[in-house]
Amino acid sequence: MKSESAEMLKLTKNQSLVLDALIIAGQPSGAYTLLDTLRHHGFKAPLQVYRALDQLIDLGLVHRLESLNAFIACSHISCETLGATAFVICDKCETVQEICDDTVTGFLANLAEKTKMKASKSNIELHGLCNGCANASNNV
Amino acid sequence: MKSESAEMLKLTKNQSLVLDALIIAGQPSGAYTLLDTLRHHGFKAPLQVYRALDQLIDLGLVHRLESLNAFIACSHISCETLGATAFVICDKCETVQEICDDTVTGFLANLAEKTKMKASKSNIELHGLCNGCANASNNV
DNA sequence: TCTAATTATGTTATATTATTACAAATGTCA
DNA sequence: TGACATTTGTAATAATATAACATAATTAGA
Repeated sequence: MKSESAEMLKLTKNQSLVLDALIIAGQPSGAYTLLDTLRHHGFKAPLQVYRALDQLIDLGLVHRLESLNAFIACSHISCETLGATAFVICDKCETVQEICDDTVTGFLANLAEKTKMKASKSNIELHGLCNGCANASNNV
Repeated sequence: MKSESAEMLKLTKNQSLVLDALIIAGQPSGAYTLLDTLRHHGFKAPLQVYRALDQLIDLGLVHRLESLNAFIACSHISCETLGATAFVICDKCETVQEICDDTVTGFLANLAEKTKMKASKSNIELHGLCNGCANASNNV
């Protein structure tokens, strides 16, 4: 059976395995969780996961959520926008919304200009409760 | 009953030591770097640093830079703005600019509204080269 | 095709960052 | 004082990430 994610892209075997695992997870996953998930595919060492993740991140197919030490598959076809993405994370159900629009790029451009920075990478994360989880909490 | 106002704050010994070390460092410092710095004050275990940091962060006197696993003293008197702060980090000289203005709070408010989130915490970090370091690189 | 260079992978060990668990000391206030 | 909460000390360990080195697979060029 052919990997759905490696079909169009020249991903290596390990990269495809890691990306598929992340897509199936559908939520932020730690490197060691991925390692356990992939043990039955022959993965034995953290480096196999970390190397694949590094490459997938470079390709814009995976993002790292710094505040969670976790990784998530890009929800866009391929996020080539230089990391100008905002992640909105529900701390209860762990769903992540990936926002990548003009307000984000505009905000970052303004921030870079204001601070006279030549920006290379950004990391925007907003934590809280999503609509569903906030309502559920109110009903307790 | 203690007042929680910033002027009335009384830090414990370890909290003061960690905060002073961070202020003197003037740049992002890791927990274990702080531990080494404070060994001659009797610090022996990571927990002494982490506990003080947790409390200082709650008080808004210290911020955590997620993408660096490092900590920095708040550059404002006391940052009570619920963490609505953007950190602009030069990857060469390690200086950090701490931006905490209407564009940041507005952006986050807009992001929360757009994603129907009840926000609790944010983390904005922009990496790159500051003006000085970018110019220095050009002259090499 | 062959060979050299590059890239990807495997494996062990170790480094770095952070927390758990429990005990002792200190401060607060009736 | 005595009871209680807070702070601190300490050892052990968990969780995250990288270094160093070896081998296999792939690619590029003569």
